[in-house]
Amino acid sequence: MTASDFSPLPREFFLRDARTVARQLIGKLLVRRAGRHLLIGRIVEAEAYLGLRDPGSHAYRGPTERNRVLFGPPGHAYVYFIYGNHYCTNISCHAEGDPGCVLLRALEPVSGLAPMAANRGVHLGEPPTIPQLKSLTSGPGRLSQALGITRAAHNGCDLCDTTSPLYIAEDGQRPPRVVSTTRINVTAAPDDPWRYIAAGNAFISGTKQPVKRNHNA
DNA sequence: TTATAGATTGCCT
DNA sequence: GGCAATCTATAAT
Repeated sequence: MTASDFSPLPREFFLRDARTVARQLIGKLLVRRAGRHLLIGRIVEAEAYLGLRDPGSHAYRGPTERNRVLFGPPGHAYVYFIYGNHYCTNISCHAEGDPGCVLLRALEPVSGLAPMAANRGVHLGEPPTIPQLKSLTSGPGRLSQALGITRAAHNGCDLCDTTSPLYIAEDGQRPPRVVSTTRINVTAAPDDPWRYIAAGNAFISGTKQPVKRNHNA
């Protein structure tokens, strides 16, 4: 598999309501070009943040130095540092000036497993076990580390540029059934069912607290 | 200027 | 299950 096997999704894909984008992203591929390595994961969990009308969004109180990418055009990476330890990877949605986004929360590893394991400091057996693979990319901080995504290198990165080191692509695979639940650890708006997961997928991030499922939202 | 909470994870008991 | 790590934003002094 090479970088030329995939091309980035067009900007119009991200120029929609963040909830629609989040749902449509389930089953798509997150592609990271890093030197001679090509790291690819299938998106199995994502959350939508609606910006100025969403108390759970970083953009709710208006633009800051941290969130300014969200106020720019769609299809750009918003990478932030959280809890003093981890990066989280988001994609800007909505038109310029309307700061919606989608947080990528879990991937199913597809390609480049060895460099992902090296980035995570994880030892993979031969063959790797499911728990080992899950520890690579199941969780927003983990997937960002596995793919080598940092704020310094990737915040503001245009995911629709054909030369981008980071982009979203699709292969021929049929999209999975998608289920929605409430978002994880979003205490400011705990009831909005804007977390989307591939039903039954083994790589969904662990949830300590019970979440409210909502198949209709 | 100082305090506290946060879109998390890993290690401890 | 508890909690430390320790950057960023915002609320409280």
